[in-house]
Amino acid sequence: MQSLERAAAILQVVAGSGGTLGVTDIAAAVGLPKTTAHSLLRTLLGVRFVEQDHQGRYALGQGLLRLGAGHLDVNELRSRASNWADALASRSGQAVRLATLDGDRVVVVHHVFRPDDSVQVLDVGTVLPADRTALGRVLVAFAPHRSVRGVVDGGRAEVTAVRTQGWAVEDGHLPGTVGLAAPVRGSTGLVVAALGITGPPEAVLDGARRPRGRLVAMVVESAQSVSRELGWHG
Amino acid sequence: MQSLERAAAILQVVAGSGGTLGVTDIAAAVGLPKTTAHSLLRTLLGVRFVEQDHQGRYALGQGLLRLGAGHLDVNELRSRASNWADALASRSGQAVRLATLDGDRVVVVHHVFRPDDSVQVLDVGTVLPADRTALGRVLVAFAPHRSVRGVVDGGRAEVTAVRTQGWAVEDGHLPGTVGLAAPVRGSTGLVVAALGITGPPEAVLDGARRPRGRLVAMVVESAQSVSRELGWHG
DNA sequence: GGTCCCGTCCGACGATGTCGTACACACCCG
DNA sequence: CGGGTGTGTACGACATCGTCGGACGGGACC
Repeated sequence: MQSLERAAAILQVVAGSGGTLGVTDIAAAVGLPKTTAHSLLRTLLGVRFVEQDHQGRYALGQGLLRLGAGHLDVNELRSRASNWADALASRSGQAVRLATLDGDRVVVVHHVFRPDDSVQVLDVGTVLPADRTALGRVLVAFAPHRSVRGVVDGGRAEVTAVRTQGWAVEDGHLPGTVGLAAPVRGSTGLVVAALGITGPPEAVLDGARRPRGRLVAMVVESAQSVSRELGWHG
Repeated sequence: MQSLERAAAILQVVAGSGGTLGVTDIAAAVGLPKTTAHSLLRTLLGVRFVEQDHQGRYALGQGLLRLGAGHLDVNELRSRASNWADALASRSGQAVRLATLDGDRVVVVHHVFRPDDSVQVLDVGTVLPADRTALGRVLVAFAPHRSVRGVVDGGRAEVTAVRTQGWAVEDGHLPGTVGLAAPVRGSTGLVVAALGITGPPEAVLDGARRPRGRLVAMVVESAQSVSRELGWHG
């Protein structure tokens, strides 16, 4: 549809200007007659995708910016999580990762190395299997739409268990590694990330091969602290 | 304009869902026939204001979210351009660079060395003069607002020439080097980058000191291929 | 296998989007 | 102060494009 494509082009021009633009400049930029651009802008004004200053110049409108507001800025997430992630690494002695759900992919957005001299590789940007990592299990269990939950092999029972206990354990995604993760919530209470640790089984599990309660509490509390940084009141 | 208002309503519904929605649900929510909603969604998909999962359900797209974010993701740009840039370097035998406009600065974001044994220096991050490089001339000629175009010494005539012929030539910014560049367009048709080659005059120019048609075609076609990767239908 | 519901495609048709012309206004210059 | 220039906006003719019913393929369910 030509008019939608033209409107999108206009929005991109206005966004790219970083400030305000007049009708004449917008028309020139998108290659349209001034009156055509003005018609499009009038409707964009009506739906508040653009706003107009007192001189008649246009900028992006709150109606458009508000559409994207529900999509948390990953940099802000990392920024608010990093101190708690560092502290969790120190207290637990294990590597700490923060991951988000991108579509149905689990993506590491922050990684703090285990605080020792071992050789480690930075994981940021890595995509993790959703069903075999603690981070993935948390994100999928709390995902808002069922199509994502469907990818977990363990099915409904596991989702319920993770949601009920409020954390997930990872059983051997990498040989010699066990993981724990808990949900990080945004201001609305929706889960926007997962925070977790990974380490050798003898560090993370007790004699009965259950996760150490002390570590579970640390992970859950750290995730809740990050959540409070993001505006969650729970 | 009815179609823009309808599209805005659809975007508000999709944003409000916080996840994904099907065509039927979106149509019901905005009170339109399914096929009407689908037509609108197809165009919104084309300009990446929505994205579609493998089950055909729609969510807000990066194209919309990025409007608020204020910039094209340079890493995505490089990622999509790099294969074509490599191919262009191989075919043309010259160094290839990709640059974007950052305010009124022309910044190299990707560089493929000339495929020979000569010593070369990686240019990524380098700021180029807008008026004396082919990359700069392209970006400025297609810039959305005239304040950027004002920086070009050659003025209105040069801008018109570059826009008309669809590529620019560089005349001696560096001694012994000539460059060609063409615009790279995003999904809405706006120019988001420039792709170009540089090489010695005898390689780039013919006997009459005009750019070799073969190389111009290669550069223009490669830039168009990158544009199509970015969602441009031109 | 049958049913239901989904997303998508096709094409007829008329409603709406396109855009040239004109105007009011603001600013600048001699 | 008057003339020139360029802006944003309004109006309306017209043909292009947006609308949407019908149909279809595919997947899920019984």
